[in-house]
Amino acid sequence: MRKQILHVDVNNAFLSWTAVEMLKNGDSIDIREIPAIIGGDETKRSGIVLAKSMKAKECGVRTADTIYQAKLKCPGIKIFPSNFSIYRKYSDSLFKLLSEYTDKIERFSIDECFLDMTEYLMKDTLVNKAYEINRRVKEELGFTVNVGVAHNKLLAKMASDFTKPDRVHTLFENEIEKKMWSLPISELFMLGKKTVPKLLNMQIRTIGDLARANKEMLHKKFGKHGIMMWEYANGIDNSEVHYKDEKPKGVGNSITLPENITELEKLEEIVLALSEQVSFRLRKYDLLAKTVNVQLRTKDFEDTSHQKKLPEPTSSTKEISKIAKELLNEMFHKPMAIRLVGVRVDNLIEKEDMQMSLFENKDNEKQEKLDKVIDNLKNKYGYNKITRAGKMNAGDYLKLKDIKK
DNA sequence: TCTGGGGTCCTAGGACCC
DNA sequence: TCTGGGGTCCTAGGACCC
Repeated sequence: MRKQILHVDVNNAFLSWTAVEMLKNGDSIDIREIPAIIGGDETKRSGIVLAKSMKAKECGVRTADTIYQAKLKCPGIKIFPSNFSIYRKYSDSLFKLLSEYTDKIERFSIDECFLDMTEYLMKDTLVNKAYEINRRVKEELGFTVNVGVAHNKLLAKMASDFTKPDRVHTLFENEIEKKMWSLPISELFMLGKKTVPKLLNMQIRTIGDLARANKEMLHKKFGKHGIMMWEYANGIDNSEVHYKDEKPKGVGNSITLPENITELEKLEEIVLALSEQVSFRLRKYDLLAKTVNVQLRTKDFEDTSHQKKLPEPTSSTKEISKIAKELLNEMFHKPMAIRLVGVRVDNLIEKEDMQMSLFENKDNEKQEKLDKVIDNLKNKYGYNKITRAGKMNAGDYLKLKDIKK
């Protein structure tokens, strides 16, 4: 049976949500109506545009521009800081509304959902449902969405990306040629800034050119990615809407430092603080990690990473920070000037699957109890209020950051 | 003037084993 | 003494997404 898929995409999500929140708090200006952006903090060297209003877009401001560029393009532009707890709140409210339509709903990102409506249409049509969702979100939640209507996820996502804001678009098989093939290849999902120039070199300029290109040739040149881009260009996508609550495959935190750091001792403290954050999040999911990874970015934007497989899966702060510190020592050498430090864990498994062997070791049991006590305090009094001795300095770097915990 | 943070997936090469 | 493939695991790095 043919799938009935909707893709719901919030228009200028971070900016719209900030606008709604400001209006709710009695602010008289709707920042969606003026040149405005949501941006990072230049003084913390994270000054890029995360979201923009239509008026800012008209000035040529693009997502991921530096704040400096945005100001040049649009003098007098208003800049507002990001606030992920607000975004989470509005994202949840959207998800709740959409859940009235189907259980088969996938949260693709903080501002995008896929809905599999195949078994939930009864007498109504998919397009009618799309318009209803579009209207209800606007009326009940105060922000606008684009809704893409199609028979698979890829086409629904491409459709929701057509003209914005506040629109419903269909992209059925018989519309692919008319609506999608004339678009430049850069518009195709999963074609980014490295692949596009290569295709242009091959005289492949539009999605239609790509659809008509030789599949085997693309396979030889781009591997699996080549097959995928050919299928996408032809509107082929058999993937399912992943509606079950899935746990993450990796957990990581990273930070761009307020200034470059050249001393190993300072980096060690930051790695420790990041390890603590990562393992805290890992334990919240009841997962254990088999791999620890440390990433460094130099002042010249050169990235390196080292990783290490653990003898036993763990979520212990002590274990993870120990390995992370070793990895840092492996990678760091003078005279490096470090701009960004990251710690992440991968190859995650369910804690309950390991319960037995975990408790054969008394030391593990002791560590787990200690972590639990600290986690409970952090949950009760706030993450930053509780610090382990010896990493107060590193904590200062992280404390101010509005990052996911 | 600079250039975020959190993810997923893929590839290539080396080590090691049969 | 020199020569194979195939398979698996691990690591570093890259591409892409929002």
